[in-house]
Amino acid sequence: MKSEKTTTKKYLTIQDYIKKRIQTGKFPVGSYLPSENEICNRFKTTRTTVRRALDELLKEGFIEKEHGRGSKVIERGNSLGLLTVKGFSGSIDYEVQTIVTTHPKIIKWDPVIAFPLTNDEKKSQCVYFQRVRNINNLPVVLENNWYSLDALQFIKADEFVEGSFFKTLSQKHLIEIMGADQELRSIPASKEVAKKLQIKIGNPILHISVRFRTSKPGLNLYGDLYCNTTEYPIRNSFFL
Amino acid sequence: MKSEKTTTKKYLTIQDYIKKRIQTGKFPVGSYLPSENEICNRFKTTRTTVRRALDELLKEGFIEKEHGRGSKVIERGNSLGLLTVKGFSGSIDYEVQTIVTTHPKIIKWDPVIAFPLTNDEKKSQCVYFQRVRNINNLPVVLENNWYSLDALQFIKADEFVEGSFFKTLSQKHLIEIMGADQELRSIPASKEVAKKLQIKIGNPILHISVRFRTSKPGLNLYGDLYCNTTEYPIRNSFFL
DNA sequence: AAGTGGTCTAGACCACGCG
DNA sequence: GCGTGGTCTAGACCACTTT
Repeated sequence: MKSEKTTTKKYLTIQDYIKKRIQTGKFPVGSYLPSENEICNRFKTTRTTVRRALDELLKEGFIEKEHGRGSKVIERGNSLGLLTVKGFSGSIDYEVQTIVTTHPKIIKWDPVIAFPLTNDEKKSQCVYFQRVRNINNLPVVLENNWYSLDALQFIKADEFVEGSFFKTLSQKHLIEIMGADQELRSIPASKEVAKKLQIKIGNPILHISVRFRTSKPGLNLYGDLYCNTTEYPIRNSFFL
Repeated sequence: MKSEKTTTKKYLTIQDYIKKRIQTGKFPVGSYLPSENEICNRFKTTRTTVRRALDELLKEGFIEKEHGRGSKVIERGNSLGLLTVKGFSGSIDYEVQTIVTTHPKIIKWDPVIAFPLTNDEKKSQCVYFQRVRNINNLPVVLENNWYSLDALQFIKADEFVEGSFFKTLSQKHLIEIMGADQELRSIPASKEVAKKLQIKIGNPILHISVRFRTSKPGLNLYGDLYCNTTEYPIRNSFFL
């Protein structure tokens, strides 16, 4: 026999299937997945394989397991460095208000980006938007964002799911953050930053340059953050 | 029958056994572990269980797997946030020289520590030491360190394995870092910090407060870092 | 008692690296 | 060709939660 053979791994098929159902809300947050045995039947396989798929989803933060009860779909908010996949609000304990100060628009790539662009990115147009994060009505973070228009369609700010760019990517475009590279510097506030954060020029500011790697080939998200940490330090935990 | 029963999980037994052999150098860095089948025989178990144990060691960064060849013991240098388990040098690309400016000594707990101490820690004496990290003979990081004497014996600076405190913990005391909590602030350099980092008072400095959680119950390592990021920014990558 | 996830057994076949 | 790790099957028994 010929057969379409082994190239597709069964646990990946199951994993991707469930992940997609979660991302599209067919397995809503808070609900329980079908039991491992049910999944076995549906995919005509064994628990070892199903559990392998679920283990991946567990690691990626899509579900949590409750012994004797089931596997529950959870809000995906892994803390993964300084920022979380949920975006900035996840890394701070307070209520955060987000103001889009420059709506998404197409510009030339900004040379301020701290990471080398790929050739495809250089050739593409660039989508840029700027936001300010307020805590207790005080501006705390000024944030610039860039991505390649060729790799991801233009998304307007009012299309953001719950105001979050990352949630939009995950739920509307099935794109996940795979990781990031960051550079941190302590710098004096420039005139523009000082104005937008309502502080004095020269005050110490935490400057973070980020490149998020995504599950979509060719798509990186670039960020440039200016954080006033005098009142609200950046917190971060990690495990293992 | 009674039997000492299930409380000890087999994969944990295997995992701990191998981990200890690695930490004590009986499975040296660069060498290959016995094959999965050999381990099966030694522990009278099946590959599923052995693979589970190895998967853990893989995740924890003790080994890497080479398909068709074996499982290789590697230098444990996971990037885990801003600092690595190898210590500060791992997070910077340059040659780092470490100078112990205050040798380990017993003091009162310093109220500057940004995290609440446990009751056991408060009751215990505190071991403190200070180091400066130089890059190209320029001081870049000033680092204060504290830990509870009750939780870990006094260790002199000249007993540090390859000058590294973390390597000492892992190799001599079989203690691993399980995770950390950090707080980051951008602050103006104080007089003391400015002097030790050879910069002007008031220059922006990245201040990092860290609490490392360890595999030894009750033992936390507290750190207080002042980084001059003008020349050398802090870099950091993460995955998944 | 029934159903769920957690651990484990005893195999099988495949893909990779090397001699 | 042989040994290695990678995937998978078809069960078993246990611990936990719920009815």
